[in-house]
Amino acid sequence: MDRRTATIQDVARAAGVSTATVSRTLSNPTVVAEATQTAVLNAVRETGYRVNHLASNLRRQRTGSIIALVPNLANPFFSQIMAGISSVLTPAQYGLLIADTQSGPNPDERLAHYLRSGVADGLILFDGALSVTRKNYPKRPPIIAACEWLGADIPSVRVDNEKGAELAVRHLAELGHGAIGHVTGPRGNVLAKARLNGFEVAMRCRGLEVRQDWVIEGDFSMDSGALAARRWLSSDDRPTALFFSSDEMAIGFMGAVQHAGFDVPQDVSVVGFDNIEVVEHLTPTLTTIRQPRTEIGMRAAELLLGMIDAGVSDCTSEVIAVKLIQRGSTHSPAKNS
Amino acid sequence: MDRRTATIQDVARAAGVSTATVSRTLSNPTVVAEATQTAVLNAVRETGYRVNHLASNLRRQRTGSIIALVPNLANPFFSQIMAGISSVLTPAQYGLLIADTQSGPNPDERLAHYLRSGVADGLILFDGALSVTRKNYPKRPPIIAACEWLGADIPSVRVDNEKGAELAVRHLAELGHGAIGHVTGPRGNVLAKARLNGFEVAMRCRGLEVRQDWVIEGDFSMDSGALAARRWLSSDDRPTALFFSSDEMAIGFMGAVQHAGFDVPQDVSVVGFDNIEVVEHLTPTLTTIRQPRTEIGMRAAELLLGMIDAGVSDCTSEVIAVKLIQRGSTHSPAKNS
DNA sequence: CGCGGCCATGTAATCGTTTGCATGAAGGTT
DNA sequence: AACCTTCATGCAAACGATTACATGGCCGCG
Repeated sequence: MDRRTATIQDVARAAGVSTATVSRTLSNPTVVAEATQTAVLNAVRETGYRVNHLASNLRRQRTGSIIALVPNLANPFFSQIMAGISSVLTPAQYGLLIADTQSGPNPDERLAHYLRSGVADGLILFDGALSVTRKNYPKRPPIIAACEWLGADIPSVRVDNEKGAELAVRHLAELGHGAIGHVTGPRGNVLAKARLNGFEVAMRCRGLEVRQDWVIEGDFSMDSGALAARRWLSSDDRPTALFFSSDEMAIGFMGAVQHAGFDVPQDVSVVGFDNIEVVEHLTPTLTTIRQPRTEIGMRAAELLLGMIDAGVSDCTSEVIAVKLIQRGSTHSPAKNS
Repeated sequence: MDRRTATIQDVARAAGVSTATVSRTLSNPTVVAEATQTAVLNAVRETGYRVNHLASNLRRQRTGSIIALVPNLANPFFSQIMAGISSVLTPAQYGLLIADTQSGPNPDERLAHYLRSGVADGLILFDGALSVTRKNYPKRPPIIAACEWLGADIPSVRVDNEKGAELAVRHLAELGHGAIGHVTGPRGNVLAKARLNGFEVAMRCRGLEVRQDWVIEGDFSMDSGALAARRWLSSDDRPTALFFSSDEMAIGFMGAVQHAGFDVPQDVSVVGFDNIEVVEHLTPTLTTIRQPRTEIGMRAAELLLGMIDAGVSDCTSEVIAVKLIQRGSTHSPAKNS
């Protein structure tokens, strides 16, 4: 009798009631008499019964899990967001499935698969490159876009990227910089666009020139920051300050110019974006725009659960505030001369 | 008729066959006649049918997913391992569930829950602090311990930690260092123990003294590396080289001593452990022991799938080789004087 | 021609829950 | 006393797939 795991039938038999009563005791105790409840609970204990989520979910027409689609799982940027998501999902009895959209051959195909396969009750999307519109999937499960949003069609949680860029420019301008460059994220990425846009607007607001040769395309990675450094090093008409669309690029840049014998912030001021953990242990520490990643994850999960509970597939988007954290990588350009 | 998602019944009706034939066409095509197959496949296309994994798994008495228990999801160390796991699981049609063991109140309780609830077909365990033995859960699903293994009872995938420590000591000794310290991981952590042990053995092999006041307890985090730096700075009898049980601690240490005006490797040589991506963009770049994290994840997933397929709950453990990557943070102590 | 075997397919039981509906007892109202 | 509520519980039909077993047609061989 101990061969297999106990089913609700075993419990019913042990308690001398029907399976319906057992089920009710477990999921909606108010409707069953107190004496019966204790009998059932004792039987549950005796048999070591655990509900079979598969069967339960099949009957209830849900899956009990949320899937997060991440462009690149190896990117540590997401791990903290995942932690935020998990901290909301776990108490709500939802499982967290994760999938890498870039690992397979066709990301859009993968997304479509997840949307239609009904493998999850909801979806958190981190990859702005994918295309989801209401039209494509009229009866899709609730989706929320986190970080990289996809236009008005999909509700999203994101930080105020334009504002972040503006804070960076303001900070550098206040230090006295006029020759400010920008290293962007990958072309087509919405975050990158928003930050670039914020950068340009903020520059013009202050009457500063946006020089196209000082706007360098990167891809958020450290290596692309190092690449930008090579370009900076080989030029003889250099900006005195650079704003990077990610901390990782800023790190790559600083490393490369330092290895080439230059000093930050003596020779060039650097502002990053994200405030990843490592930046305060660098030399110099990195001035950056803080993105509260745990909070982003938590809010995304909360909004998604809200939609699932309400049975809707839409909700109002949310914009989370950013702030500038001043550290050692920025300095007045006066010292540069 | 488009109200709900199509079921196997709808396909059967459309193709003029029974559900059994549809099921067979999809999962075991060899047994069904070619003409019937094409009819079924057409019907599948017409109806837009997708198999309901819940129902399928319920019937087949499996869940189709693997759960990874991670001590702290926010730790980027794991994200690359997750990517490795995912790259193996996805083609094998398994989902990857992740759960944070530290976020809840009682980690051991959580583990027990996952083991018994049958929510996954297998489990990858990253938290060496949890206690799983065959006795506790005689009929548990296959488990594999990754990185932090749990004694002989559980099969594991891990790197050769002792060897890594030995490589670090050898490298420093060959540079001429005799006064070598070590910053460990958290007390009780098996990785930390193995590396400490490897460190001590390697030191003694070379006739070098292991000074207890030069063995500092850390917890793998950057902050604890910075803490170790404070201790190093306040002493006047300092080791000329330090081996850290994680790159993060090494980074925290380097940052703190640099901020205090010291130079690495001029004043102290530093060796880390892990080879996380950022270390080659630091100034100086960090000499470290490489752990192939994607590979660890992949092997763990492969071994687990192997056990599941074979229906066993045991397999031979695997030890993955490490190697030392020499960079700029280590130098002969001759220059120190 | 009859029989055995093979092949393709259908029938129906099964996986373990949840839940709409029916039932019957108890108690209250007229 | 007849009737209506209310309450606790049981019955049995789903949920949507898989698969052991049964069936019937066809072919080949003696």
